Amino acid sequence: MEEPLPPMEAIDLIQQQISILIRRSESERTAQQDTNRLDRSAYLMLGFLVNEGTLTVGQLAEFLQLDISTASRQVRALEDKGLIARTPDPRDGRISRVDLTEEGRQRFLAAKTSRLRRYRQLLSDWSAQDLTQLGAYLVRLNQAYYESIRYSHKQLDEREEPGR
Amino acid sequence: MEEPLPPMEAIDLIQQQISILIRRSESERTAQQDTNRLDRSAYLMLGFLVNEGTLTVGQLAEFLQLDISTASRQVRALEDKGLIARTPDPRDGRISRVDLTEEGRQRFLAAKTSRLRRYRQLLSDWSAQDLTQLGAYLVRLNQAYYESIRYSHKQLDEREEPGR
DNA sequence: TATTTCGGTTGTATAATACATATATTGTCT
DNA sequence: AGACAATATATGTATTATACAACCGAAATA
Repeated sequence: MEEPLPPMEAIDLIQQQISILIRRSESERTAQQDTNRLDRSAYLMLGFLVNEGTLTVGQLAEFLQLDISTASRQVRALEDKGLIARTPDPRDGRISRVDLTEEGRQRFLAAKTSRLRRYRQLLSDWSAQDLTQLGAYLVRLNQAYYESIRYSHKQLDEREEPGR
Repeated sequence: MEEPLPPMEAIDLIQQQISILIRRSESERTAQQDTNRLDRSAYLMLGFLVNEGTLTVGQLAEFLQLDISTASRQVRALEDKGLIARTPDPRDGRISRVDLTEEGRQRFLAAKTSRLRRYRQLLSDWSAQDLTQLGAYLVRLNQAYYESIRYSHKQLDEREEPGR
């Protein structure tokens, strides 16, 4: 009852379609002339700041699954554009606290509006039911990815301190 | 009437989750030590050749939504690795016909098996029903993207020859 | 036959990324 | 307190994937 049909074909399809989805999204990256556009990492970074409030560079790297050096450069790029501001943590001089500027918040919202318009048009003939369901599936899928990554990190940590 | 419930939240969620999905997939690109691994474009390119048979460089570029120069370089890279072979078209000296080698076919299948294993583990607690449904949604989503791109190209063409 | 179009390649530039190393601050141990 | 280790971030360097522009040779067309 739990596997009425062998789901391997479905998994194959999912895997293939995700590859295609990702490939296409890369091709959109450069092709955009939308002035509101923010590249994906910038968009996600600002989005995390909108949702989470102040974060450190390291936390951003962790959320975005970026090397901290990459996160650091992105933070600086956004700072140069005036979208975020760094302030030193008063308690710990090593830490930079990263905040949105008002400009950053507005740019994020503008970009989000743009994206939503695009997606709304793209998905215009989907039923509300299907949209909700797809959203839920994607959340679940991302969650699964996230857990599998956490798990492998955990294993790594344990390996590094075996006699703990 | 066209929006019985406000699906904006669902669309927002979808858009956000796709961003996350894509970001994560990029972080996997470099992190892999899987020897069977093929980078995404190579994987898709070989996959198209498996499914479609012989293709030209231009067709590959079109399928992959790559600039033809990029496709050309990728073809050469795969040729250098012995995974594909180019033969000149006997009827039209400009065209290179791109084919899989036996080695290429096997590498593709190995990579596919690897991917499937990973996805099967990732999705192990999904019901067959959900897997099938997610696959269908992804196909539909990619199809929508594809059509919207075709549409915008068509408009562009019409703009270029206005008095047609 | 001269010109244009077409398929593909090569030159060049850019962006996003990771890894190794450096720097400065904080924590810890004797 | 002083020395050393750990931590948070930044910088140097290399790689990779990509696009655009310029080019080349073959084919189509005027």
